[in-house]
Amino acid sequence: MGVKSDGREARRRATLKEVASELSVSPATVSNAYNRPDQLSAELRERVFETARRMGYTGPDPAARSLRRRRAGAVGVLYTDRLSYAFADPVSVMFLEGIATATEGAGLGMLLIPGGALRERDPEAIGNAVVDGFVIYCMAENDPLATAALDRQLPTVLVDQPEIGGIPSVGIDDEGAARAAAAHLIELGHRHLGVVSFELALNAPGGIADRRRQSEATYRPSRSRLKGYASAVEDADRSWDEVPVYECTENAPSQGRIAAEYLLSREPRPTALLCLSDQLAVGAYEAAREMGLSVPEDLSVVGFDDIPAAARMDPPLTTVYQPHVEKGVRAGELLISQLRGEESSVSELLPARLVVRGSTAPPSKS
Amino acid sequence: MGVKSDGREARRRATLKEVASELSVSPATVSNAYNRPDQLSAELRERVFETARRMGYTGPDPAARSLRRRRAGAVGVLYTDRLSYAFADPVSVMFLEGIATATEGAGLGMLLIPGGALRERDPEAIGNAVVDGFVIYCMAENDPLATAALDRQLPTVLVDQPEIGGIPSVGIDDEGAARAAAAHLIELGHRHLGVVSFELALNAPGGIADRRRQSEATYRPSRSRLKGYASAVEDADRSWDEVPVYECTENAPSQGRIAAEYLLSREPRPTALLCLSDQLAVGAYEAAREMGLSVPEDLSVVGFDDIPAAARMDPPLTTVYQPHVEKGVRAGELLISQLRGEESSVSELLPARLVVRGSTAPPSKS
DNA sequence: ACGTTTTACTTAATCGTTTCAGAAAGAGTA
DNA sequence: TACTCTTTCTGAAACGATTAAGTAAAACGT
Repeated sequence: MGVKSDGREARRRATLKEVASELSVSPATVSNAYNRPDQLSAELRERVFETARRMGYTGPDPAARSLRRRRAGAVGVLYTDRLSYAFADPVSVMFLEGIATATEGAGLGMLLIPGGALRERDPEAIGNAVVDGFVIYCMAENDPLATAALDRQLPTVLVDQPEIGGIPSVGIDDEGAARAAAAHLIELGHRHLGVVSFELALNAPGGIADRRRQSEATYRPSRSRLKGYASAVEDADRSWDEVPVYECTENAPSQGRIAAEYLLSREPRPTALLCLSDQLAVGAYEAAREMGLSVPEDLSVVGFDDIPAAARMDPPLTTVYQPHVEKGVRAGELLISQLRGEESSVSELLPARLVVRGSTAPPSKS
Repeated sequence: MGVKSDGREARRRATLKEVASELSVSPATVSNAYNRPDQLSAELRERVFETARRMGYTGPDPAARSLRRRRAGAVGVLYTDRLSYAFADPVSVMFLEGIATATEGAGLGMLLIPGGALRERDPEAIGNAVVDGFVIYCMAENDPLATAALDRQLPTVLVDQPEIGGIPSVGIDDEGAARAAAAHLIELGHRHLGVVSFELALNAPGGIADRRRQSEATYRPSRSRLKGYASAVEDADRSWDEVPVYECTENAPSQGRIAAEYLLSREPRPTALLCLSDQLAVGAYEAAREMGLSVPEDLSVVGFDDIPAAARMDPPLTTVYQPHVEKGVRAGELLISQLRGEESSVSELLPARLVVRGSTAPPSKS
């Protein structure tokens, strides 16, 4: 209360050593005042703090401390897209929430590392990150950022990615879940399907993705989900090649709408749309409404993710549930247990399941 | 491609100096290989990298680098609640999105610092944060975390808080906006209002908050909004003391519902509810439905924040718009300009305005 | 052939802590 | 008194880099 100096001095911040010499004690003692109160008398400790305050010493420098202690007290989180997109997508927000829950419990900070945009300087950002480990969330396998993080050789957890060299990972059975979704439509009697996909690889061109592009997809969830759809179709003795897959440039309702508009204006018109995310399904609803088609009478729509909004859509969206928050929690826990030196289980598959709601029905006989 | 060693060696990571001596060059040269390619021959640089790879050197240690360079390449973000809550609330997510946009553009990481839960160890987390500055988001003024951050004396930006000692801040005119909201209801003819408030101070007890507690509120937005409501009421020559203010323990729909149920079962029953956030308004809708009251015929509801979901509610929610994302962007920009050494403008008020939608109407004559 | 730039490195001084292994002095014990 | 503990503090070596200033040799211009 009532700081005397006006702070205008702008002189270099005092250091621990200076505080020590001001008090004519050893630096070790000052350090102990902050880190091990039991190592010095309460009286001296108080004097240390007071002198520190007077000299404008704000406590041990975190960088120096991290260097010396060899730990950072934070984990790095890598996200495919630009960070700002991550917050716009409910799915990644829930995932981050999960990580936060875990790291918070361990007193660790979460360092979100800028992705996307300027591909150039990115690896540098990774190299500069003062962290004890990484969570890599849904990066394309060959993403330079992911590579840079892996190169740091820190404890790491992969999410929604195939294991790489024994690095623990968490994910869901995308393929199985997608198969269930497609099988559900086929069972209802749909013969003309369409797929609204998000990016299959970096810099998606947008538009119909042929089989080759599908199998070359670098994003594992995309690839697996398409594979799941395909196998359900083929299990029903139908050809996957007849099912158009539209690749959006971005995972957002606006893109889903464009995709759906395109697919619905093809002949034969699909009676059902499989969307790789609920965000895209929202766009599909919009397109349907725009074209005067009603869901589910004229068009069935299936999403993926089961974001909270899905159940509140009109009609409620049939989709694939997956535990996003839990996924983050597990990723965090796996990383933390590695930090503790426990070599942990290598791979974890969380449950996912089809949730049938009001957006799917048998096709009308027209 | 084809790493030979199986990584099991677990021997101490090589250092820059070791790489240097392996190559019989000076450490400076190895450092330059990473930081200033133009300072050595391309050929030697290549050899440095190759040797580094062979020796398992993964590049300059970020902590050491931060220490020497005296910058961290990241900004710290402090949030009132537990981090995991931040992600559950659309308002803070949008705000974080804004910060991300700004920091990302500057190539800075965002370090989210664990708040809430274990009040004990928190200040330590702050002291350990390797960051160049802080954004303090809506902390109570006396929050120990905020204090700890301020104590670091780094460039800082305050959000939704009154300025403290010339520290730049960004916010909105909460009081004015709240006044407009209340005035709107009064103009419509409502005479019995109720207020659903979120926490006024740390560890909210829940329940009716008397005038004293209202004015002692440590969260500035809460205090200002209540003040705004009060002044509109008093401008209409009515007594603010007659308006019950229910303080929720948490800013979540479930709590808003409890509050609204309580308020609506009092006599005289309020014909309109002023909610300090849209999240709480969602709860108010639920309570109304539960009690067989329809909005806006039997009950008018006004929110605060204008989250995207507000416009999609049924009926669409009358609320106060404020630019959450923009707020984050400006906070980020203000911080970044401080980091650049530009002593920036001291305080910034972003626009907010009442958005009248379908949830407000004149009271029925009953 | 001589002075000047350039290129390619090196030297050595930090950056600000933490922590291990004592040491001096007082307290307790036999 | 001689001894072992405690308590309280000190010395000094890391931790792993960056960078300003300097040097020796090569390249250049005339």
